[in-house]
Amino acid sequence: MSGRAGRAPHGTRLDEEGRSATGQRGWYRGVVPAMSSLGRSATPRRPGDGGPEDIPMPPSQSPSQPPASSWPVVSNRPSFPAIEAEVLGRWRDREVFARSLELRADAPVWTFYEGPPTANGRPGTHHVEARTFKDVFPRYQTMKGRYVRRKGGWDCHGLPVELEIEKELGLDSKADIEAYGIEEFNRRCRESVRRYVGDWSELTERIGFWVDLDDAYWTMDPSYVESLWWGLKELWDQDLIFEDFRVTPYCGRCGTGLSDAEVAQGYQTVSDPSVYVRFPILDGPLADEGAALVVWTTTPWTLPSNTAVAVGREVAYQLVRVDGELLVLAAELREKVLGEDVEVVRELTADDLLGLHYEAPFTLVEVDADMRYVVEADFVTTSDGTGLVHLAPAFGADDMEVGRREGLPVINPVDLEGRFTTGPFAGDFVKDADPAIIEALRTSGRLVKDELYEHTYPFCWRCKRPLIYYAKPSWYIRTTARRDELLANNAGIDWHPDHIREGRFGNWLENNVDWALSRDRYWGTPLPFWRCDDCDHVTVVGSRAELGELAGRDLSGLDPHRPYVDEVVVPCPECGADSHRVAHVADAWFDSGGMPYAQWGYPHQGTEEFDRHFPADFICEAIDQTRGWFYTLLAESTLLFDRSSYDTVLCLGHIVDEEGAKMSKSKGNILDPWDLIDRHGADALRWLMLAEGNPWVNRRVGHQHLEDVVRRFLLTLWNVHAFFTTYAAIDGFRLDGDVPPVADRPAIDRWVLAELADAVTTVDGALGTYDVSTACRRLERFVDDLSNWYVRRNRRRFWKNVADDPRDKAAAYATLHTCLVTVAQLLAPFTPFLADRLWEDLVRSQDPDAAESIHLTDFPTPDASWADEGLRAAMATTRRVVELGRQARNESGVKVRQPLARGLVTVPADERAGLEQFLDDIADELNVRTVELSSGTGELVDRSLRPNFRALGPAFQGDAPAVAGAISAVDADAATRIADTLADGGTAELELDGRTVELTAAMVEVVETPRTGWELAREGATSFALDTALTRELRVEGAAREIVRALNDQRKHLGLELDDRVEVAVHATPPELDAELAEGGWYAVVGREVLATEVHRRPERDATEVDLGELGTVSVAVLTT
RNA sequence: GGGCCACUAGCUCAGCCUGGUUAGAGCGCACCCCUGAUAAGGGUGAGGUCGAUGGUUCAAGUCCAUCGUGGCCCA
Repeated sequence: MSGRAGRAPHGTRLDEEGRSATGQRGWYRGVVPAMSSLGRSATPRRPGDGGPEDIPMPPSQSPSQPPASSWPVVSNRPSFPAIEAEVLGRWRDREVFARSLELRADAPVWTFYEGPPTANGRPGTHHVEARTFKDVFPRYQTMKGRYVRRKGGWDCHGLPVELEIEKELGLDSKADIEAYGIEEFNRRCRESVRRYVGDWSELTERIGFWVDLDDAYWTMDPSYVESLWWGLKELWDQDLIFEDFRVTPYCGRCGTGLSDAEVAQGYQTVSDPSVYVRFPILDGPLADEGAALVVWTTTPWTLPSNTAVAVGREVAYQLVRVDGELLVLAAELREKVLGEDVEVVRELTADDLLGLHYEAPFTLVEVDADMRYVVEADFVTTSDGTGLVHLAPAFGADDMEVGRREGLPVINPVDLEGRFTTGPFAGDFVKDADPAIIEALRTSGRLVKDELYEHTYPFCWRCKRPLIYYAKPSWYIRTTARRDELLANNAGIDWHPDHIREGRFGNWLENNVDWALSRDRYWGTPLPFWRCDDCDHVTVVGSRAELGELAGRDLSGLDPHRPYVDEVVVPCPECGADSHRVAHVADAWFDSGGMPYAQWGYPHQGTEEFDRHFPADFICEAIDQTRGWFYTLLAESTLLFDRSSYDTVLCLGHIVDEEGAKMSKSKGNILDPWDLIDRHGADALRWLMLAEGNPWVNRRVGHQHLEDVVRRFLLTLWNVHAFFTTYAAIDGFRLDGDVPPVADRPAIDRWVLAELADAVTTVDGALGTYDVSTACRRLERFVDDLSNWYVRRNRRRFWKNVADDPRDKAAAYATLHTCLVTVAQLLAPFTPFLADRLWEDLVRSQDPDAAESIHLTDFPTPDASWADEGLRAAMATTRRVVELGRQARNESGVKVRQPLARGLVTVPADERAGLEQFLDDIADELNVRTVELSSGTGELVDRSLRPNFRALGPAFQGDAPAVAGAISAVDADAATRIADTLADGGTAELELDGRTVELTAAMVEVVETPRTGWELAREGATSFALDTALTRELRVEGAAREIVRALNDQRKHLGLELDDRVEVAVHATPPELDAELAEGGWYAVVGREVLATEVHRRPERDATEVDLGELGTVSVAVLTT
């Protein structure tokens, strides 16, 4: 006896008194309702002869059952967070993750790379998004039989870490840091990285992201740093590293460059001087005419450093005369700059100007190089200025880029404090020198005009002083030298979404610039470049061992960070003088881009692991990584290994709040992932991330969305599970019992298994191509089919008496069990907690030897013999007909409880055969005694024709609309004639404007419409006609149902247990009604339905009156004696 | 200023690659059913000029072009 089953044991175990042996309740067992209040029989069983006045009900008499099985109690009000906690406990106890790996130890490797999160703050909801997607595919591949090692990682270096420590220590500048001491500063950085790791680990576990954090790589580990050194040395040996100026936002007072994020904090709207300056032309005809370029700038202080003027290829220029003077500028800007009193001498193109030299506005610094001529640049526009752009490579990133391309010199008369070092302005902060410079231009006759210009300009967020863009020496990786390889390797990457390959990422690669590698900072991978104090020779070191060899001492225990590495001095191999390390550290992106090799310490160690796990089959991050990790991974592996380090990449969109707004602290709309998970569960959050919208489109997350997911999907599935488990426990269903083979099961069982097979195929295929949306939608549909059609249609099979048809009952249980278990397996990668709980309840409760977790099983494969497209189509038609039937019932206003006599169905001819087998289901579902299927030849239907454009278009081209019109217009007789002709396989002829056109069967759809005058609902060629005529007999049967319902209501109100036996009193008036109920045997039916030992046909005090309309009234009472 | 993405019912999203003539789902709303999955479940209905314009085509939500709005990335 099942001690665990909370629900009633099977009714067949009721004893003589109708009470179960355990004293548990289950009143509805043991009766097969001739007419359950829900189940409408297609061919109504006529109850036996009407009994005498009082009808004694025989006790149930069924054979006893085999011992109950151990199906667990399943609450129908589950707490998903609680279930997840319990599953997490099992995973821990049974070491499921580790065993899922062991299980596949010898299997083919499938590699996932974890893009290391910066553990520099608490994880947010968007991290749950990324980690969910990172989890789904490894779980899936593991179930598909691959070995998926999942090495975690932490990104440790970088400016954000430094800034946090600066804030903590109240440091304000690089000078402060150096005064504080790099050693202690870096020690604190190292410590801070570990500060949030606990939070991350906890959330990672809670959301079920299986990644090995114990085995994680840390980018600050010496072995990791050493690998990067190796990489840098490789690049150096390939001549891919060079030093050059780099223009960055710079604060002269603080003496430091600023990151983009810092710069973004400090923009202000200000009015700056804007000047238009003459640059007299020195070459060619324009020089002979004495023309000058008109050049515009809002930073007059950069004019002394001018080395070129840029023009735009697309811009139209003009030579104009103003007050007798010849000037050149963009046609579009002429009036804006010079006013209307201007004579246009002639049009010029960029080609007329390119290469022309001009006279510099200032010559503070003389350089012996070809410069100060006109060049082309694609950033020149005509939205401001003159279309002639002043270039000073020392003070602008664009300028520097053009300068590098043209081989222009860098003229920099400004020191690190932002002051002029030479000339009349020496000692002035450059911005403060603007007025003097403008005055000088005016004096020299170069100034065309000056004005104030309002724009946004960046200021230092610390000291509020204006930033300048400033060129400093910097180290670069010459990625442009390998641009073609980068593009070729990118072409081979499987991008999701696809457009990123050519679009955002491809364009970015096309415009590739050399990678600015170095940072003038402290907490990062020190560049392993030692420069000779005397001869400037650079020695690049690939490991600590190598460094030790050069330095002549054992450095194997050296912390390869600043300041320790800075202290190592090596002799210059060229001249023997001392070499010191350059002060820079590497861009932290170089760290993460190097993880494919550095995570193993390659090549100093871990070469085997590297070979085994390179490249990655799959990586996944948010879209903002295109120019971050996706790029650095590709760049490093292309340069070092000549191929991409990942084959497939999934780019995720961002997470936004319920209103679609970006989450930000200032808006106060940040959603704490813990809050979401604690309330709705991790599975719900995961499913929302995976199933809602496209992964790469911004997704909205909020409590409301999560509630929807739980109710619509998780709870629906859970209810089916609870339904199955409850009845399986009651019936003691055993998986190893006598179950008919699938082929012998009822059509509806074979239908749901055909749907299941299709779902397996679809989900498997979708996951194989990284398409979670399709997979999720298919699963949602299947769960809905299962719950709202299979279970709905088959409830009676589960609660009817086992003895009646044990094999049918076993078929139903086995079918539903298969569906639930398979769905659980399909869901395992998506909602790993719920899936495992289902496995525990449905499989392990029956078979203690089964796998200890669903995650240790193989992904389902569809049973080919289950596929049955015909059956699926037939059921689809059936359900469409049922919908029409409901529509007809709704419109007729006849309650579903009132049985009706007939319905008539028409469907397209090719759907008839399939539908036939389900006519009883339709009748039952709609509570109609018989449903007939029109044969297509009966007199009850009208025919008409509908054009099928798909076939008409190609055949008739331009005439197709006319032919279609003619087809629609044929009358019923002609339609019948044509339909018959086409049905015989021939072609039919149709008159059209005096011509005759030939129609094939594919061109027309024959539509039948019942000609009955019944309540009709139709959709396309499918229709359902409902005979709403009520006979006296039907009304009496309806009355019986009303009585049952009224009595059951009373049972419920009285708080009776489900298996309490009662006596009831029913008094129907007028007497004719009473007689008819008796003659029809309906009192016996009522008695069985409400589990009455006796039905007294007499009035009773406190009875409930039920109005039966024109039939009369009936009063009913439950007698609890 | 450039690149990319999105725009379909009141809201959230499918459908678009591969064009076919009443455009789907969930939520919400209205009405209703069920009361043996029950502090659940289910049905029916209303609701859409598919962002705008132009083009290609016998046929456009779907293909092409231009524009608009919003978002992301970059300047």
